[in-house]
Amino acid sequence: MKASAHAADYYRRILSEQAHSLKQLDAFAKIVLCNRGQKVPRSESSAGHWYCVISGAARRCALRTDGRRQILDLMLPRDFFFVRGDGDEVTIEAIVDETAFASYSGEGIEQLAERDPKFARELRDVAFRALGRSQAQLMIVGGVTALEKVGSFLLSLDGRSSGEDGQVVLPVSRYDIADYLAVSVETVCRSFTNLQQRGAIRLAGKRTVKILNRAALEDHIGEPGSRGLALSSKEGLARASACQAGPSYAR
Amino acid sequence: MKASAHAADYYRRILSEQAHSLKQLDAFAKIVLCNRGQKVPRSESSAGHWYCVISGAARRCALRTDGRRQILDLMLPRDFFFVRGDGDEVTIEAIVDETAFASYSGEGIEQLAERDPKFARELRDVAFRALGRSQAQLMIVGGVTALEKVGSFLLSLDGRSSGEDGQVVLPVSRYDIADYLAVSVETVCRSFTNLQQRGAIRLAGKRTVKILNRAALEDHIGEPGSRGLALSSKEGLARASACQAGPSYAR
DNA sequence: CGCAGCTTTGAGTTTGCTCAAGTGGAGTGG
DNA sequence: CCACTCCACTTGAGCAAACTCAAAGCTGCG
Repeated sequence: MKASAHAADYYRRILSEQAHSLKQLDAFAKIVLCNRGQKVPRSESSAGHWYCVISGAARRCALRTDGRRQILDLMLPRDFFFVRGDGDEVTIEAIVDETAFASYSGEGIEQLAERDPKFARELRDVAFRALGRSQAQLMIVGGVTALEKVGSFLLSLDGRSSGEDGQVVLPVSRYDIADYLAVSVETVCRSFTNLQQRGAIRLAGKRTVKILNRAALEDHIGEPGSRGLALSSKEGLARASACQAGPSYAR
Repeated sequence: MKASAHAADYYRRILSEQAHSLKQLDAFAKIVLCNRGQKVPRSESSAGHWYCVISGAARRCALRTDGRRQILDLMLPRDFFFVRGDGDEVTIEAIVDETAFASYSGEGIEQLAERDPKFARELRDVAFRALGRSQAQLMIVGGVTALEKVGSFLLSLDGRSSGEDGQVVLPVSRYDIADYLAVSVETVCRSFTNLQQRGAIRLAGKRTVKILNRAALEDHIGEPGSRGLALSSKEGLARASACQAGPSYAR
């Protein structure tokens, strides 16, 4: 699919109207369009490449030794991400058709950051936000039951997507959710069904979820008593409270 | 435990001899000592606080809604980490006695980054390294079997620790490993035992592991055929290869 | 229509979790 | 010095959850 100049202008205007982090880059942005499944090309230069999602969605994928795919990050509109130039084992792929990126060369970014400390600071913030996404995902993936993982995944999407609250439009397939949460597709399906049966969500179409009962999603899901407190956390809390004295400062 | 000026000087010298990322900060470093389980105090200022581990080890902990603990990051000597000032739901705790940190105020860091673009760049690199740690952990936690998780955890520790290759000294308890990998303690234990029986590792003392067979740890662990390729990955690969055309550039 | 991909459901097996008990070492106090 | 305690670690038994394999809807498109 060719990106017409018309489409480029269209997405450039959307970009300029978005309140993203690095507004002063808008003028330097190259618009890149990708269809579903297309890889965003890896940067040729060692300085890497920066992107901002304008519309659509993208995933950062890694391949495990056993052939399984792990989705390391899910990028939604206004999210920035960085692609290293050197051999990185990951690929970036568009998730939906006509996903639009704003693309910035690593060199350009570096030069601007060199000259403009304020911009450098914002760039740092962008990196922190990526770190925040990653640690949030770690919390989700670390969930005990699949119900818990899917539930918190939905909540995180609800928080990130710009649409109205409680109405989540999934930009991703069940397979993507499975590889994001590190569970099997069937388990994802069953979790959706189960959550609907419990009245926590309502599936309005395969890719649209209405959140009916937030508490049912965030609380330790399942009957009370099913899979109670783990020994590790009990121990962890005990250890933590056993050492209440603060650290010692020196000098 | 009080940090004597003597101890502070001792760790300050170690810091100055370490080839960490932000050498020019050494002069501004405050030395903080923590014993096992002690929390590193959260920053009072909104600019947050930066730390570098000089010796020992530390963990970034979050508490789940169900009371379970998730370790979001494991910081070893020469690792930098950032603690936000505003209400962050996480705590930083020392893992071993007499863990020494170099501490830098967020304001100081920001000011230096403002004046010195080269430093700002290194600071950015530090943030990227933290992001890399987080995504590496995501790969480990996303592993299918517990054997796989423990195996890749050991390999990652081996790669990060400065000691001789193949000889990993665990700075953490089994409980910490459990909460890092999001599995139960018992499972961690059984995995160690199992790996030893397979000849992949040798336990020389409870906290020292000799890696005997690297391939057995990194390959999809278990008998061939046990838990084969997941449908999701097969599909993922099919989808990926089905869209080989590159993205379209515009303008 | 019929294919292809995504989604859902079912059946059987395996893993990992929970509960429970027991080992071993370090530190304490008699 | 030894008994005792505490804590980290280990092992066993039973069960529930998730995985694999299999098959059947559903949807959109050529």
